Amino acid sequence: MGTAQLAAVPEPKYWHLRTVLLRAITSEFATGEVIPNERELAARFGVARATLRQALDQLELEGRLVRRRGIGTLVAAPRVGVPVSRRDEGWPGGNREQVWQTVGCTVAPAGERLAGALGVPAGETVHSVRRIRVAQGQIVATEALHVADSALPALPEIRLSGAGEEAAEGAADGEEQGRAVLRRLERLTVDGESRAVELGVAEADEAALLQRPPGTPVLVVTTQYAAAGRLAALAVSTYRADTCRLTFGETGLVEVTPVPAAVRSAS
Amino acid sequence: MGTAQLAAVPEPKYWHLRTVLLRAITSEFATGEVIPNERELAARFGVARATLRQALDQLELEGRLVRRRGIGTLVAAPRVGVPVSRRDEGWPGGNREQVWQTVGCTVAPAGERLAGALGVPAGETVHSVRRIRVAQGQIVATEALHVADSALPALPEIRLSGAGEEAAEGAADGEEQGRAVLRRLERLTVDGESRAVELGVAEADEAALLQRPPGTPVLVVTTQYAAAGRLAALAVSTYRADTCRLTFGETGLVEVTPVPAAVRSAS
DNA sequence: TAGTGGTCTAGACCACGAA
DNA sequence: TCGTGGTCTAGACCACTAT
Repeated sequence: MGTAQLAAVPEPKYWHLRTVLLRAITSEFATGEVIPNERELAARFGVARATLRQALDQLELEGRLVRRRGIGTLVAAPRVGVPVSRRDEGWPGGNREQVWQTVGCTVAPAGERLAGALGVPAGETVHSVRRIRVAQGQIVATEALHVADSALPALPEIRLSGAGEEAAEGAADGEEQGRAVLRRLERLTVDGESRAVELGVAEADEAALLQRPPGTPVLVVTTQYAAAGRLAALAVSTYRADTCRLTFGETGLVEVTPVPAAVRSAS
Repeated sequence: MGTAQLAAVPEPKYWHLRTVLLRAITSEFATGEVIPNERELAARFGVARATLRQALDQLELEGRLVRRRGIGTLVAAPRVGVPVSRRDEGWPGGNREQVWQTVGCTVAPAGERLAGALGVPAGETVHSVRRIRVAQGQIVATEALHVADSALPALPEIRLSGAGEEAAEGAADGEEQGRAVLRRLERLTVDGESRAVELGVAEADEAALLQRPPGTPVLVVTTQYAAAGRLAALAVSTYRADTCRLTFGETGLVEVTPVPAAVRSAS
């Protein structure tokens, strides 16, 4: 019925919008700049706000936009390159620099899945150290490092479980406990590590640590550390997918420029 | 006005729905099974269809559900572990097994970004080999492998650019051309490789190769191959984020069970 | 208080796949 | 032809931030 459009548009509106907006924000806006609000953009393009938001959702997933409630929508900074490897992560060998900060530790009998993953019988005591990773002033990742108690070497002299005499400082109890686990862990020589990366979403607790709403897309890095011929520890790290670009350093590679992350569209 | 609810619900409806649905599909449905359609689920939970869809969107992003237009929504199979490394990928050293299949090749002067990433002056001739990766009968990734012509060693005797005498077979021309580039590439000894992983979305062409709609979330793996003291090649691989779990094999690690991918929630 | 993004609604029509 | 998910609309109200 009338309104003969320019042939068929095989492309959904929101996808076309995304392309137009992407071109606009890369050419006409600077990093950190606020783009027009959703209601105005929707009106300007003659679409419903929901459709406009669908386009913005895509760009946010791609890490090109950041939306802040009460503030507006900003052009995102390029993703931060985050080194992921034993050497860079800082275990073992000590938390070189301050890449990982221990924020807590729980000790509990292993559930079935966790026990299976650690290669210990279900119910065995497992230490779970909570850490956060800071890069360029931002929290970019949170991690749960699981170690079976039986895999943990004892410390030479110091008391292992001195239940707070000096807790008057107000320091979170789990923190020191976590650091103690890490100190014991450092006495192991790591034979190798195996790693996996996949896409996930942040649950409530992780989301809170990452200062993001629940459902935020994250890159889940699962690392298995082997020592003394057995699996010594299992680390599950969740990196903010919007701001992080995980880099894996390797064998003596002549120094190469980090890829600008935009080469994809340069076929 | 009336309808005094049970205190405040700090959680959005769609997020609560996601949790409920996740529990339901993991306990009451088998892999590949079709769950009730969106209109019925929305009615059952007393929400608008858009809200219900928001919950399904989350679960699809997590790889727990697969939606097929005209069919329904299915419970997804666990993610496939896909080895990502020089040894497993099959270059160099020959396309071991059939992990990567060459589907095309273009030769063109490098754009600015691509030239910069390859470390050659803009405008230099660059070969871009298109490949797809198949795992368990499914296309899981597509790749563009860029090599500067100047970095490519010549083959010993065979003609380099024989323009089709036997093209009568109907084979796509770019295919053989791509394989030729790979053969030449194999003559290089790789000194090292550097890798990065980040989240992206599939553009139109990639989406088509992956048999998915545009905007599909993908894991973008950027690999720099160094040979003879310089950057030899740049590979940009995009893996389906919904079905793939990238694994990085490493130094002689005692065989460990692959982590069941559900340990995250087992704190 | 005003303005922003976040959530939610109730409907409509379309594109695709199967029968 | 019918049922499915995919897209889109026009509106409403809420939560948060700045002033």
